[in-house]
Amino acid sequence: MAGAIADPVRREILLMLREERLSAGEIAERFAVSRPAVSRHLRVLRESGLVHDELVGRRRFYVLDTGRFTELAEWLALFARPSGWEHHLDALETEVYRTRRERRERGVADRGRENTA
Amino acid sequence: MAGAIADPVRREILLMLREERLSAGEIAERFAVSRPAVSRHLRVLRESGLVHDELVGRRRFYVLDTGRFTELAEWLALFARPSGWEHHLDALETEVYRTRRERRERGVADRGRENTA
DNA sequence: ATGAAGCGTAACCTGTCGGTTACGCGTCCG
DNA sequence: CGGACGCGTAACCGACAGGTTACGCTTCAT
Repeated sequence: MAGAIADPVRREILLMLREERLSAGEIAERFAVSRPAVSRHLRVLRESGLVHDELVGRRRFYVLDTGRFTELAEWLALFARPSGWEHHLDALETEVYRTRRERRERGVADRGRENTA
Repeated sequence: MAGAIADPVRREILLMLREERLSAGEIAERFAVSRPAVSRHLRVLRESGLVHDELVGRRRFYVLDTGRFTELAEWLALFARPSGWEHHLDALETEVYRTRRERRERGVADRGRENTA
């Protein structure tokens, strides 16, 4: 996963997906590089679990998966000093889990196969 | 900096340096790879500001620089939800700055000699 | 049914990365 | 002194990452 975040294009994609889910094309047109290149970046993000995709008709939307960020936070916490922020990062973790649960509840309904574009 | 953290050997080195400062040799002997290889990993870490070196006689000690971790934390905070942990990461930042100030006071003595070929 | 739209994949090329060995330079010790 | 020690750098090399173009498969629209 660390490798996935190392690339500036992929980091930018992750930032874009904070706001809303975006289709592969919508993402690609915001970069100077070719669409296939972006497509592969998306694959890397997908395989590292940082995003997942939702197929809608002939379009493929990408959605941020906040869960994996927890690991980064945990690693970061290893560098905390005793008096420091480990505690806060615990709270962070809890928050992320909550997020995940909420998403699940909000609808497994639209997990694939939506209709009409 | 993101690239510096992408490599597993470098991440391991950073973990090792949490406890205490270590000389290049001490670090190298804990890895299977050759000493020059480790030496270059150390250079990458140095140039990305994650560690700095302290020359003592013919030995070169490496020390963790916690300051740069703040950036990672800040980036991570960009993915926080409104209700979430941004607040906690602010606290984290404060903590890191304190660490930096302490180190500065403890001694800037041998800040020298970095990148001269 | 047919053409266009939206995406992923394959094949290919190039630059960068991580590893290795050989070497050079400053430092400690007898 | 002179040799051993500690460490960085240079030169070289195989592996891989990321970019490009060409292409194929679905899905929508007419």
